[in-house]
Amino acid sequence: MAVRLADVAAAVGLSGSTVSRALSDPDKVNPATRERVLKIAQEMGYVPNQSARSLTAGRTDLIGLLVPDIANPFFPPIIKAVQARANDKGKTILIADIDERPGDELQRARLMRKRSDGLLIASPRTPQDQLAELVALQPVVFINREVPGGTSVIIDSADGMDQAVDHLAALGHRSIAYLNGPRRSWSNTQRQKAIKHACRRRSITLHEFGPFEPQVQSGVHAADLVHASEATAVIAYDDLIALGVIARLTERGIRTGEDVSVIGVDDSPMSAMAYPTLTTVHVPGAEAGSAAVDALLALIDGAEPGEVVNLETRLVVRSSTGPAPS
Amino acid sequence: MAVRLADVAAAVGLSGSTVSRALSDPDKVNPATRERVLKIAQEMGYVPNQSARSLTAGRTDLIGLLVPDIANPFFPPIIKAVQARANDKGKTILIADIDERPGDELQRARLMRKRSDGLLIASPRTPQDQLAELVALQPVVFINREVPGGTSVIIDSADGMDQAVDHLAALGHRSIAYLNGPRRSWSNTQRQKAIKHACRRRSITLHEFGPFEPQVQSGVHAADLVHASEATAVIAYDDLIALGVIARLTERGIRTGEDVSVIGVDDSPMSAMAYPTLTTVHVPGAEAGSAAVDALLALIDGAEPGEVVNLETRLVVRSSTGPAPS
DNA sequence: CTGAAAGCGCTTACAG
DNA sequence: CTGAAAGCGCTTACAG
Repeated sequence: MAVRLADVAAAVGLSGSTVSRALSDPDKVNPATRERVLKIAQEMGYVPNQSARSLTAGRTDLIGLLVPDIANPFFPPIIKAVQARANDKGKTILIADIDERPGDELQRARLMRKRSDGLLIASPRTPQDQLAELVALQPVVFINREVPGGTSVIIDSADGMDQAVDHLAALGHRSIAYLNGPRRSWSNTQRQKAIKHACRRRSITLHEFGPFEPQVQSGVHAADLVHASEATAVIAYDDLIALGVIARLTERGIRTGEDVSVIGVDDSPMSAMAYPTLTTVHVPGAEAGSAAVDALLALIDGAEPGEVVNLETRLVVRSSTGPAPS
Repeated sequence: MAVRLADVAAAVGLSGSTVSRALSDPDKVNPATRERVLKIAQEMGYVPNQSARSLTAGRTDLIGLLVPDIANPFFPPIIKAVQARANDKGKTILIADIDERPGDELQRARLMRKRSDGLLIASPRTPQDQLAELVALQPVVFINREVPGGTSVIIDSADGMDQAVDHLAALGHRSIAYLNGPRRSWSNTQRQKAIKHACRRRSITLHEFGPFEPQVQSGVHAADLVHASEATAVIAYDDLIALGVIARLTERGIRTGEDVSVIGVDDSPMSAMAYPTLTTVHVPGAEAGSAAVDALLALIDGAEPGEVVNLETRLVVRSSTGPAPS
């Protein structure tokens, strides 16, 4: 097999204890000794066995990350940021894709938990009544959902939604539509509430449609409903739905940004490359990912669960919104 | 701490050996005994310590996956498929994002290798002269690049490119442009070669532009170059570049699919939601991911390195291509 | 600063 | 079919 600690010890003519210390706790060893050990270990191509190290140290330096669907463009930026932050901290990421099957989430979380020092669960889909079992898998940090008793990094839609309504109001829109996301989505509840509030405050008429699945196809469907209503602007649950709306309007010869204004949520890469480019609420997925890693490491180090990190959203204005038609 | 094997053994009144066997090698134990052990282990909430198991078993049941950039839409389908396949086989995925820094790839690969039973490296960016060091990290499977001496799952662009040129030829195009991807990209070399060959065979004039980075912005730039040439159709290195071309053409009032035909490569989700929808060469990323996991498991089980799995591509015709303008 | 020894929690020949 | 014992490769009090 590979070179072991004992092989290095024999080669240097020291005990395993000293070699171990030279490698993992350099301050406890004579500098000269340390140099020799390091040099020879290097020459021999010594690589510590992680399983043995984990067994004695009681930790794996592994972090589990669960996401509902890697292919959903909302998640890659989160995954990427989590990975980067964890790497900086000397941790490695285990990844699990739930493939949008809420029933699998808890079981996959249990499996991941026993291989890692803690869990990051992005947009958990587990129903309310089983949430406690997820929280019990401490240390755990939830991303994009506030979970009772659990540590969460959430993204506050209120600000962004408020800005979106404000933007439309300034453009003269008096009647707008909101396309709801999935019924059980925590984010949708937040967004719906914020938008209702914002419209009421400005005496804007709000028409609601949905629930819709977060897919382009849903937007294609929704576009016709919206166009049949009196709304001159539409805010969609997410960019995918918004892009579907635009595609369908364009197909029907209705000009987005002139005849109808459209706003999405997520600021996913596609929103900048659509035609016309999509006005959307920027959701800081990457920041959420980094913050979640930090919160998890704090938990692993003994912090009390329950902290809620709240990130803000903001409107990014592009070409899909314009003055209300007169 | 948690319940250990010894605790379960004490509770059942059996030796640790028997409990161990009942759990991991049920056939070697009396059925009745097995039942008792399983029942009690379950009741006590016993979960085997993976580090200890790995240390004795000599394997981690972990597979490392390296990707150049999780946020690049080409990779999520691969990651998703790898994860799904690995999960089916009882393996868990460690993920690393190289963030498009070729120089980091080898080092990250080494780190991942010592935590896992084997490596999957998607679209390796490591330069030719260091490739051997990557191959030395056996068991390793490369996805989307053929590496001397290594096991690879590659995607053969030739077929798809041939179909693309065929499609354009049938539409009456006699002069087409190819937008090259990054200079050192293995895929680009393959695609360029295939397209040259296909054009020569049909006596079609080929204009080459680039190299370009695989980004929308590159396409925006390229669009003007193409339009200034005599080409009536353009094949881009990937969908991102193709989408940039379309966006710019639309902006300039040039109708895609009528004045100019555009073809991408990847068949990424965006290609179906662009306007007009993008004709593109479907690249079977998910199939590649599954095949790579299978190849890696075979290597881990002792197969000889060097196998090359070749997957085919095919053209998906949408609305961005049409008859050549007369 | 260094070494001998025990221990982390499992698995696996080897006996019986 | 079951048990005692050794061992996987490290780390860490405990002595010196």
